[in-house]
Amino acid sequence: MRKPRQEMIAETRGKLIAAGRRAFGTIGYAEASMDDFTGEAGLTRGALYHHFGDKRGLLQAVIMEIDAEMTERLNEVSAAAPTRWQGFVDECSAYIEMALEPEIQRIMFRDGPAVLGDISQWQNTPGCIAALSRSLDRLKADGEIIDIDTETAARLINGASSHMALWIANAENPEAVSKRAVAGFKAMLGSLRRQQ
Amino acid sequence: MRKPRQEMIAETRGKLIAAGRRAFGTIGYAEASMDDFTGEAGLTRGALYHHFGDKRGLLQAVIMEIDAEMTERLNEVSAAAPTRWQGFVDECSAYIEMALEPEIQRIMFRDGPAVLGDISQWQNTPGCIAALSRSLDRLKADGEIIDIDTETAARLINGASSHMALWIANAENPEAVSKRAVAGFKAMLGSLRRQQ
DNA sequence: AGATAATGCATACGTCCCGTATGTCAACGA
DNA sequence: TCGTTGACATACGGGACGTATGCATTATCT
Repeated sequence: MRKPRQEMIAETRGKLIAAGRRAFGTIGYAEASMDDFTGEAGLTRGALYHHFGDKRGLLQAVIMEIDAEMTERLNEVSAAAPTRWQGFVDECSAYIEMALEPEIQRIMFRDGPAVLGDISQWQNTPGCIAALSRSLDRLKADGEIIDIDTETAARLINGASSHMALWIANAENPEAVSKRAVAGFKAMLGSLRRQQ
Repeated sequence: MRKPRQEMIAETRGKLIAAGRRAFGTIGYAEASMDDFTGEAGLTRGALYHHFGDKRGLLQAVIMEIDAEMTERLNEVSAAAPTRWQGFVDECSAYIEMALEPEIQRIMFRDGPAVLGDISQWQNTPGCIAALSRSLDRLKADGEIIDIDTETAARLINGASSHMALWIANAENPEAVSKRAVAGFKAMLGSLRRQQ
């Protein structure tokens, strides 16, 4: 064995986070038995308590991991767009689409807030809201959008899009509802743009 | 005793709903022990299981009661306003304010969706969204707002306002955040209005 | 009206799951 | 090499939920 200590520890942490993430994202936080998913990872609850304190601690770690991934994806989307405004719209669309993914929906928008409280307060601001905020800041500097508090706008968009996603995901006819939701959402975004 | 059966049964149901509502609204759904709050109501879990099937069934009943109250309050607010537009804005403000109440926030916006899934699908549409929808329909008929799908708009507003409320409620400085939130929210509402 | 069925609700029991306290073994420092 | 630290497992106790069962009162039937 070459790199013994730190590597093994990181591997254990990683296994626990991965196992918890899978369980929380599928059957949900409340239904996920710690004995079960730690066992599937070849470990026991002892390891979990050692590394994360308790079940909520693991959920928090899972959420931070997912939040980082979402932030990364949002940055890529906005960077790939030809204009800043287009990048912003794409970013918002991507946000809705991500909220449609069962794992993200369940962990980030349902169980997370229910167990840990308001997402916004976990860190000094979660990455995915900060990403929206930055995009808005740039647009504002460019004079492309109306004079509005960007963090507030980012949170409005965050709230609106996550609800749109929930609506779509639980609808009997997701296709049709998605059309309505995205159209309405884009209309709302358009209203942010300075009438030129 | 004059009215024995039905009345006693309704009383029992009412006691259970009231006790559950108090427990869920304060310590939260997960932390509320059925033995505890049924005991406080002078009953046992037996009564709860008989009337509501399980803990989730009681939560659903509690939510329906609160939803009905919220709908009633929203209708009163919009009816009291001098103009329809003003009534709509008032209604939205009232919605945010209600979302700031700890009981509503906890049960309707946190535990409810987490335990029962998307609120929107519980009934054919919850009353408080339907109320917003109706107001928007009237405004649209009056030509006061832009051409937008009213249910979508109602849900956008619902999502945005509940997130605003969460943000405010969990902020270090609720007063200051409230100012920013309400200002941004009204800007969003204003953008719905037809530029005349 | 008396017997029987049904219902509202309580009690008893088993099970699962979480948190803590304790134990053990490997790795690191001296 | 030996003591110590830390990573992780095991053992234990408590609490909460769901179900099965029991009882008493009310409704129903003849």
